[in-house]
Amino acid sequence: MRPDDLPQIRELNIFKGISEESFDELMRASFLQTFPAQMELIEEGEPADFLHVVVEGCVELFAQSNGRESTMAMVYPVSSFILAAIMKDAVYLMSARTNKKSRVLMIPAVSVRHVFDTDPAFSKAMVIELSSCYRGVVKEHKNLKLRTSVERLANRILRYRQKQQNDQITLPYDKKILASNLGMTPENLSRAFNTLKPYGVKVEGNKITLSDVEQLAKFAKPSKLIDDQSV
Amino acid sequence: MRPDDLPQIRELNIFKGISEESFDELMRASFLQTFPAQMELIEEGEPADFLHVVVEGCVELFAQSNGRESTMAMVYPVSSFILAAIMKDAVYLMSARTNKKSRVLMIPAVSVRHVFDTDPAFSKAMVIELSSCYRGVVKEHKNLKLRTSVERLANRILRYRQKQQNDQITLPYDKKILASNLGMTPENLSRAFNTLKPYGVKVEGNKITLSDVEQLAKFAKPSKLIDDQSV
DNA sequence: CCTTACAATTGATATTTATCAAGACACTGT
DNA sequence: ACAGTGTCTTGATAAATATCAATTGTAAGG
Repeated sequence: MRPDDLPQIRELNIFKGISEESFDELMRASFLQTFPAQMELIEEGEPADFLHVVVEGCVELFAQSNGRESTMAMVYPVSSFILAAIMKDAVYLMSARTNKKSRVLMIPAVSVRHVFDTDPAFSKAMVIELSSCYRGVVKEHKNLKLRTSVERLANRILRYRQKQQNDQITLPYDKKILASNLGMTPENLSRAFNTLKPYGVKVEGNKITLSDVEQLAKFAKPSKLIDDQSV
Repeated sequence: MRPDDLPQIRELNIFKGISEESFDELMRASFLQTFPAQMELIEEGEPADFLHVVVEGCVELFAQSNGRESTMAMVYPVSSFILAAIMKDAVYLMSARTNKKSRVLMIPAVSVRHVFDTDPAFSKAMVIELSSCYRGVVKEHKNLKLRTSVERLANRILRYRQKQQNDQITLPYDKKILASNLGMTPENLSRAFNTLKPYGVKVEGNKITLSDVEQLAKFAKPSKLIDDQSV
């Protein structure tokens, strides 16, 4: 850990309000490391040794079984991942790889658990973080069980529009990953985009242009309890 | 709350190790209530007022969107549900109804949050419970994204076999709910059972008889990281 | 006891989604 | 610049899953 990284780290939400001693203990054995794209950080089934926090870049969480692979989530700064495995001292349920060059803070599991037990501010922050993650997965699960693939895509486009505050949208990662994340094949994602053409969705590479948001929303029928990240 | 219920409640895992004051505070405004089957306890979108704990019976968590409905999980004693909403002071993401006559402990959200802030043993218990729930949903999500419907059914049957320690299995609830929980229609569940007939799966009403567990397991390819509830 | 309602199954069909194959395109590293 | 690699798209086809309709069986309520 380079000393000049510390002030930036200290500002992270998960460390807000915790004592200097706690922060020191957490940082003592931690690493803040920069990884190139496509670097596997975690493999599912391994014991959870470190709590990972994406500080910069983007990390893909994925799972494998029976020769199949699926993107479970994309993690952006500043969020931790696989906190539950740390708290339960269990194995990772998902694998993680960088999607682009990323800076990742790695805090030893034992430190996390110890400070959790001794610093109420930290345990509070951890529980909020964990709750957010939990609700995120529940929403994803509802998304998958209650919608068709085209509906999922339409709602995802609306989410990007919301986030980027623009009717001209840039897809944040490859369509292949987007497809997997949305629970479909790349071929089907292509066709889903075509299906949305009548609703004013124009695709050019990784740029999406929306010309009739109202119609698109009417089709997508977004729900706060699935799509709203702040709820 | 009837006084003679208290000792039983006190033994629950989520109260293990917490102080008498904390326990008293939690119980003071709590209810332990018996509900008939098919009673709606929670509606998604409502503010999270109470932490619910299933003490006896069985509760179905389900979600609705766009005219569709899907069973998200079945909750058995002794587990809480929708803890994350309580901790975040947010709205429920799922609805809940009793599946059979059930006893449910209802603890006011404000008490939960207050005791969480003041009693480390309780915050520890809450975080373990929350982590378990989180990992449960992740496994469900993997199940849905990485397997076909017949594979999901096969693995579910193996799980019941494990739990009931018997090759003669009793389905714990209606096939309609099972189908929805597994992410398929009732019609398809019927057909999926037929597909499994060559693997020694015989169905008679809500009784399943397995005559070739080895072949079934070979087909199902169960994975610890999806099917093992203790991992 | 009858009636009603609904779960469950089955068949026929439609829709959705995946797979396979091929070609266009873009990016990377030498 | 160019070969090589992998993404993306499109078409043809196959597989998985849903829908619709009809029937049986079963359990609850009057």
